[in-house]
Amino acid sequence: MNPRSRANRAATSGPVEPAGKIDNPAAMVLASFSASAGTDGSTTQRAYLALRRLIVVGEIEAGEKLKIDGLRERLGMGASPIREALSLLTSDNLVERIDQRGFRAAPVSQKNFEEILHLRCTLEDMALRQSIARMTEGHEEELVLVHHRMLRRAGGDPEAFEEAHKDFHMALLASCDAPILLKLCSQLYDLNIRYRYLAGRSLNYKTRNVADEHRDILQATIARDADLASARLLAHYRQTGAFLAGLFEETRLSVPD
Amino acid sequence: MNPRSRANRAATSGPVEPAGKIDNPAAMVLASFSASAGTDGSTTQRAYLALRRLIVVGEIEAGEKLKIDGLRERLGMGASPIREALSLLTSDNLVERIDQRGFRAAPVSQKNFEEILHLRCTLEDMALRQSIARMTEGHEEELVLVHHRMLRRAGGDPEAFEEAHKDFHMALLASCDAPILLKLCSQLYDLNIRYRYLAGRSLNYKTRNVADEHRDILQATIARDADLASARLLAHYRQTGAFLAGLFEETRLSVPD
DNA sequence: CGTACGATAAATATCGATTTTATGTTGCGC
DNA sequence: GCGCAACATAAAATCGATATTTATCGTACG
Repeated sequence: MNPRSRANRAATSGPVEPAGKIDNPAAMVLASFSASAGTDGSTTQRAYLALRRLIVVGEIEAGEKLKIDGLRERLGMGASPIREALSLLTSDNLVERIDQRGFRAAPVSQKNFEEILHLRCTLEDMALRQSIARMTEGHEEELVLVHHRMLRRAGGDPEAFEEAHKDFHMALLASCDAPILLKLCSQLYDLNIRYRYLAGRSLNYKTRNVADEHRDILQATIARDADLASARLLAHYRQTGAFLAGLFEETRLSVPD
Repeated sequence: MNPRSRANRAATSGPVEPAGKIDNPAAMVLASFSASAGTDGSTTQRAYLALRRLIVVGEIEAGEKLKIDGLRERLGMGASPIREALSLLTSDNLVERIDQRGFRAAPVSQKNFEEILHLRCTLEDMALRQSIARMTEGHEEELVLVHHRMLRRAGGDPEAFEEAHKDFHMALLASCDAPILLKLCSQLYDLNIRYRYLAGRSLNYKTRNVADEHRDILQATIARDADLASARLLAHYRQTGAFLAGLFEETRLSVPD
């Protein structure tokens, strides 16, 4: 038998459950980030998750050339799964394919960051309102749970916290019955968090009262106050956005596009 | 030397030009559909375009299992390019990957259709407004040109018309300086057009005065009247949407999701 | 001395074969 | 007669190797 039996779960753009098994697309998206560096799943999936992490966290720099042979050695697998993972990441806008010259990590720029922020505000506003409108008691309880987990991990391992942080934000949207929208939000979240890692977690944005903001968003959502919740959520994003935008001015993180 | 020298162009989610060569992301997206069944480009790109066409047009049915060996024979190439093309299409939401059981064409449903329509209205509204705000004389001329080409192809080969139709709608948005947004609009367009093919071009939706609607949208856009142009564009989509939604009721096109 | 051409070297893209995984069937036990 | 388990078949996932392409370096020519 196989040690990595059938504990596989779906990823953002990666493998998807067979039809009918999962009727709750939110669970699909939520599971994506949580299963970060697991040893389970197909080789392609491991490559996908590992590479995504490397790029999002910044261990692979923006614009860096992604040599297949190098990655083959680094991840200990054949070339095929890596090629496939890179294809997947291409569609997540984390990797660019250059016609017959391989792949490279997507470049970063202030313009790119601002587009992501803008799209995120628009789409998450839509998703949050739909989510609140359809929120069941079960989803509400799940949301509280995920929020609590995030609190517990504050101050601990930054990567574990970021994972919980994403879970929280996706859980806010999870009740909306719109798989494509959720997937887009998930992708945009990853694109955004990449910039936060880029700015350095050292400048821990917890100096601001982010925890309070999260609490307030959660409260408004549970109260089913869509206008208030959305306003708070967008303010939350835009504040972090303005903070990061300021860093661009100083440190010239920009890479030629 | 090589017969297919360097005439390659970028596709929606496919290969992308080397850095610096193209600073106009709109051209990138526009070129995507036009180079439909070309013989140029890498094998992977040909597989991507060919498969996308087969699914969008409906020659491959919704929910149909996509056996790699079968496609290998049908397209006359190895398994690797096909796998990679399927991965790309997965992220376009045209193909689903089933954990360790291969791929299948994405299922269709009324819910799915409505989500696409809703997302399209939101995103194209945003894109059109940005596009009008930034529209240059060059873009305006290109837009008129593309519109004219579409008119010429009305009544001719349906596929050629649909290609020109997409070019027109993308040209409306092309001036907005937002690559990710454009890419999303392009993808959603493909998802939508698939439903139109599904409903059958026979029920030619030209019984309605679609040509007039296009003319009016074009006119408002050139007049830089964003509110009017957007209102007309969305009405255009929603009318077609309502028309297709009606068909769902009758013909039960739905496939279990 | 600068530029353009050509040869060499590296890396990618593709193919064919092997291994692993799922599925349908048949036989055995209850 | 029904349910469960082992087997056979088929498909997909992965690997290793080959061929094509691109980039780099050196050289010769203007």
